[in-house]
Amino acid sequence: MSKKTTYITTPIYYVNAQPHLGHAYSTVVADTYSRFCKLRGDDVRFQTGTDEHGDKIVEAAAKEDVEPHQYVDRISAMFRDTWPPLDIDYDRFIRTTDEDHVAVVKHILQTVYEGGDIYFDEYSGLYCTGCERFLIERELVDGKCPDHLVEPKEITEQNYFFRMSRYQEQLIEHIKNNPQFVSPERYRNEVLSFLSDPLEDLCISRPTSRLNWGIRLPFDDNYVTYVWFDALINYLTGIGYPKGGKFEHYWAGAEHLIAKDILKPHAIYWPTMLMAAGVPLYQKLHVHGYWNVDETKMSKSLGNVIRPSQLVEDYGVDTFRYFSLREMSFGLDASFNSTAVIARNNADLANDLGNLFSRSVSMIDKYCELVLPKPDSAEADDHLQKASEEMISAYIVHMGDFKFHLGLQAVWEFVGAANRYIVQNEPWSLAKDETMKPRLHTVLYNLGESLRLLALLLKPVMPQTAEKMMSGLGIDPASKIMQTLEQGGAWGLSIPGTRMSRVANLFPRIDTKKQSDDRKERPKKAKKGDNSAKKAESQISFEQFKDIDLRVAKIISAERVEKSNKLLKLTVLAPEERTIVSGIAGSHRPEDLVGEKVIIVANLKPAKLMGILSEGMVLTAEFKDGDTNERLSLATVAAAVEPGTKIA
RNA sequence: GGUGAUGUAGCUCAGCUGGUUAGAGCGCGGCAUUCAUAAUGCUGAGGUCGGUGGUUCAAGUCCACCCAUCACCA
Repeated sequence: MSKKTTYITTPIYYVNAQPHLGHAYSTVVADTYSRFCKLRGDDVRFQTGTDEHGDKIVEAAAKEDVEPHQYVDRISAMFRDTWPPLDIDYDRFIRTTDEDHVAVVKHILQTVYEGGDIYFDEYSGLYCTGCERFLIERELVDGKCPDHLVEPKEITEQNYFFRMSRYQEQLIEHIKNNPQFVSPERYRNEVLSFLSDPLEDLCISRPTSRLNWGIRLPFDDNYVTYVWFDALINYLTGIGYPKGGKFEHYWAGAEHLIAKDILKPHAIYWPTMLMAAGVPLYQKLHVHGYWNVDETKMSKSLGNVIRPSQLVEDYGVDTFRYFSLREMSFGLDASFNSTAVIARNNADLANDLGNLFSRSVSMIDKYCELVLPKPDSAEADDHLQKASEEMISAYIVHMGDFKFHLGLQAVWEFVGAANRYIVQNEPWSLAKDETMKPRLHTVLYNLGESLRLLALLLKPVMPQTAEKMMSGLGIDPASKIMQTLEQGGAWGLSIPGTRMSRVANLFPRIDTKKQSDDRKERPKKAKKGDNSAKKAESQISFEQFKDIDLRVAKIISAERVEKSNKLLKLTVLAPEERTIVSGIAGSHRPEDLVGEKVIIVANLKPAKLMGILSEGMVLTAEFKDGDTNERLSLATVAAAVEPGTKIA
């Protein structure tokens, strides 16, 4: 009964943007780890959710002309709906607007306040009334706010501060004594290097006069708590802090997973908060890198946002999950593009694994009427069994260490061994010789057993594929040998005589035509005289067309760009908010544009025009007005069409 | 501007505390094979390890400077 507990969390995602690849990656990793831990026999709890307070939310809601609570309900639901198609099996989806969370935040604030680690202080800074926030010196352009072009006012504000500095030494000690506390190591070093400078105290409140959308401080009704102090506590709320039997049980095995952009809050604010609140620190913080999409960084404000639903549609869940875990060395950045996904799908999944499965089942069908044969006990094939054992031990170490790419590499080494085993033994030759039957049966049994072990180990990574494999092997997914590594992770547990069945190919190959098209598209270092690429220019393939993300965008504000007589700065919803600079000032007055629904190219590489970052382009048609005046007509759509609708 | 990281085969990357002919996967060429999703197996070609200078009997691996990219901080 002394099961190890594991409590794995994703960050709670801020609802000022829709779910994208980065969110999907974090969540898939956490889900895989959670399933892996179950396979390992742990008592696991897995939590994800949404972060819903703060001024950015108020702004976003105002732009859509809805109340903050309506806005967060909508976006939070989008996140919740994103996970089932990705086979994310969480135990709780927490929202910072949940009642129990609000209560826990207040409880912690009160505790820390009473402990003397929250103090009231005033500070002054440069405040821009337009932005409704303090600006830092370096944000100013010619002493003015770049957005509102006014000089910010020096004002004094009073706020509550968390005495983070008090715990600095204690935290440094902890990190030094617990090498696993932050990993991979590069991030641990980054934290330590940050801690080598004195920590400043953390401002944790906002006056309600400035921000009302938040949790009231229990000891001062004129303030709400701000950002991190609210958000981080979700990890406690979700398992029943402060009372409830589950809290201590799961908290003892707490591991957080984050992307590198929120390292500081999780590695510094959060542990010091826990110290101040008298709660033991979490066990581990796992930090991952970014996906670069087509050479640019994933960013919610840029046009290259990839929707998780699109990924499932394009490649299938399991291919996406496998790719995410296999392609990225955990902790480092990696590139995401369709060529790479397709390559992984075709090489690793279709050719290696899918084909191994297909050819093995097919031979058992052909030579043994689809019944798993009994191996000849005199025939041992040590090396295949040994390879499986090596796979399992490497898998356990690496998966447990968040080195998923290495774990999967170990699995595929075994897939290769099994494919080699077939070639070496040539079951089709054995089948021709009646005296070789025992040998044939041994070989086929060993293949069946190899596939069973593969299904077991792939359950955390590709749940659906594992199910399909079990179904083909005739194994009940609920059977003991498929639940944990302890029960099923040994060679020889498949039962001879098991009736198998033919199932569809695990992974159809994805047509590689697109890959070759891509190559033609970028003849980067094409030699002179090589004009093969030119010929294709006049026509484009459907795939090329598909790469262009055309969408409906609603213009919510428009203004002239200073010192330019052609450019307008547009703010549009598509459906996320973005800025587009467009050369239509000659034909359109800004005030006429607000409310218009236009067509934009949403995945155009962002470019700076007159110092403004333009994230897309508005489509227009050119025509002549009278004799010579060139005019532009906007490509618009019917008013009923929702912003963000794709055009194809 | 400061700090740190990265720069290795066409592509994506391994190479720990310096030590024989620098590795893997994909892609590409050749051969074998037919059980299989034209899949698999074997095999081959491809690298002055960002540049320059230095330490050393010996450097992709250490040091200095430079270039490029990136991250964090100001």
